Amino acid sequence: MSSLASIARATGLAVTTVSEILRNKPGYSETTKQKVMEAARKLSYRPNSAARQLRGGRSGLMAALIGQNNPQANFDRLAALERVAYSRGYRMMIGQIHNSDGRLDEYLRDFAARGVDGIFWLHQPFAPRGEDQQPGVSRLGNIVSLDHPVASDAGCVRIDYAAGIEQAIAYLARSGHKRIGLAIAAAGAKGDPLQARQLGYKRGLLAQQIEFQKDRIWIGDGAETPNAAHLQSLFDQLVQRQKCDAILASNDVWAAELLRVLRRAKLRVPQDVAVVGFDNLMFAALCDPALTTIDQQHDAFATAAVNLMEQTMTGKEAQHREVVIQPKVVVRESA
Amino acid sequence: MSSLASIARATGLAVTTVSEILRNKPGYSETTKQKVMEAARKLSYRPNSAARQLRGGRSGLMAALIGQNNPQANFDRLAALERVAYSRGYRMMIGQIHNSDGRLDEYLRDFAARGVDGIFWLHQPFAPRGEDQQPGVSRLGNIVSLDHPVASDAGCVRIDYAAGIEQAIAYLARSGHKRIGLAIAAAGAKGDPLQARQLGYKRGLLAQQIEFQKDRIWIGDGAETPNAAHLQSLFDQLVQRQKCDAILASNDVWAAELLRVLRRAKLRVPQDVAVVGFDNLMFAALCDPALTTIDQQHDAFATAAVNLMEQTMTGKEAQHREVVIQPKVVVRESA
DNA sequence: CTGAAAGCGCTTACAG
DNA sequence: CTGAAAGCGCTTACAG
Repeated sequence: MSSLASIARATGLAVTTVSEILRNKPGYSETTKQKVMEAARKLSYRPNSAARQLRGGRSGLMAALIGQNNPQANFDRLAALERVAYSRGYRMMIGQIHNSDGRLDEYLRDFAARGVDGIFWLHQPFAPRGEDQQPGVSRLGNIVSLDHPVASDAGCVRIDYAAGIEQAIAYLARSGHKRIGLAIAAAGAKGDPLQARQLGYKRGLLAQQIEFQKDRIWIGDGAETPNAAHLQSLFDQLVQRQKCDAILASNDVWAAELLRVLRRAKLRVPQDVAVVGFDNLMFAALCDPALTTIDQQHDAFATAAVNLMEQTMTGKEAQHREVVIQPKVVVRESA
Repeated sequence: MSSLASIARATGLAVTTVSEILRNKPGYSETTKQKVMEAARKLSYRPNSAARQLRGGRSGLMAALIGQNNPQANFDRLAALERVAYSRGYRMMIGQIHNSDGRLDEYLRDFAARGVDGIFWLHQPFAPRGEDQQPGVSRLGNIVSLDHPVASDAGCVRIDYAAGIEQAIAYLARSGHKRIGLAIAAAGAKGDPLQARQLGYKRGLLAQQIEFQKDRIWIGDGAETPNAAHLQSLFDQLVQRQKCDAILASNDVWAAELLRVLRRAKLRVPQDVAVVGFDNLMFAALCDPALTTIDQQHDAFATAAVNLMEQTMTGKEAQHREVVIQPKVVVRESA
């Protein structure tokens, strides 16, 4: 790898001159510029990012911290984020949370030591409760997080899960469904995606003037993926007893499992029971019937997150530190 | 962030002493060690990786270059790789190939400038044809690639796709299938995964003493994902005309689509036609019937790849620069 | 056992 | 317009 010094040597100029010309600092003669550019190309010069970092500059590296739950959706989001970050000149490091949350701190310090310019905190299960409980977080650099602000001065992009459910209910009501059920993997903690589902469910029914019935919400025991017992219980409650004609599932995985159960029970989807998923994973289109689901709009998320990160990095006004993304119903065959 | 100097100041020792103790160099008194360790902890010291890199040491950063095709399988593989790399103390950067192959070089140079210790080249569609056609590749650091060696001195982990198909045919034959079809998205270039499928198909039939019939291979036009016309053509050829009682699909996505087609045709799976996928993506278990498929063994791949990388980095004997991974049939309901 | 010093490649005052 | 020099934080001979 060539260095500034090698270009200086080749051109007979000083290192300073070369450095400033390569960073487009004005005030140099065309001839000098030409010479430098030429030499840089010939030596296929690339600034050494370690040296730049050491000097105190930007590394151009960002890190994304993702959880283990729902890996598919996480990676879809990560892919979108990387795409946008790349287009803005950043590279992305991955941090998968491998086991306990104890390593979160480990990750953050590691990222900091590596001089990343910013951290995208996409680890949902962990819901920081403000700076006090998260000592050091705000000191660990520029953070943009998903759903929950990590610190008061950190950016945050929220997905409006509730709005997604409301939209889906509006859609179901339009096609004549009145007995709409909700099935979620867990009750969810305050402000988390699963609780937002319930909120959206209530709001959605209200907006459609459908009476809310508590028993039309089935709540799992927290298992991320349903087993036979979960599915049986869900089916008994929502289909057998409540006679639901439509069910909003926790996510696409639950929805796909539900499709299987309904088929075994000789019920037609969507004629007897309509099913709506969440996440719009790749396989939603491959289900039979193809899954109608709620798309999280990862691209919009990614763009907002990177914008927010750049604002944070340049220390812009801390006014628009929160952006809300609206999910969108994707209609296929199951509802 | 604290530095060696700050620890030296705090303990009254020299920077050298602190540096060497923290890297476990022997020959220091217990008391001195204690003091240094204590101070390091108190100041929550982390070596600055930019400085280390600049000095010429390892960065502890690796990069993975992945393609755009079959993103699901790519990310599954990436996740496994990151897991293993993390457990060995490395962090992973992502490089998604965003559009043209023209950027490959760009990526490699960028990685090199960032001082990554190694590059995992997982971009399948690009099949390097030796060092001549890939000028500079071997000079760009330690590379371990998937399926195709990138340079003569670079490590390579091959997935034995053919063996996977052979295994599946053996399994199908055991359950009485004789009219086995193969459906692939494209003919494939020399040595690529799709050509390997055909090779494995022929070998598998031979091993089971089933006569090879050319018309039982359906070959698509290269489209990664099937559309209605592809599926119709596939169905006509393999099911209608050839009366296949089992079909090996290009991958799980094709298999899932095929399940839909078969159901519409009122054919039972696996009784009338058995279906075998490839990749064992997460949704394979969610298909109805659940997909029997061929698992690529990402964990074994990841372990082998990281081992190879470490060998390459330490310049060990260039003898075992190639490792072959055997895929494995995962039996569910569709076959 | 311990310490002073060079140098990795850059950027940025500062002096000419 | 151009150049000599300091310093980011580390590791590694080298001298004591």
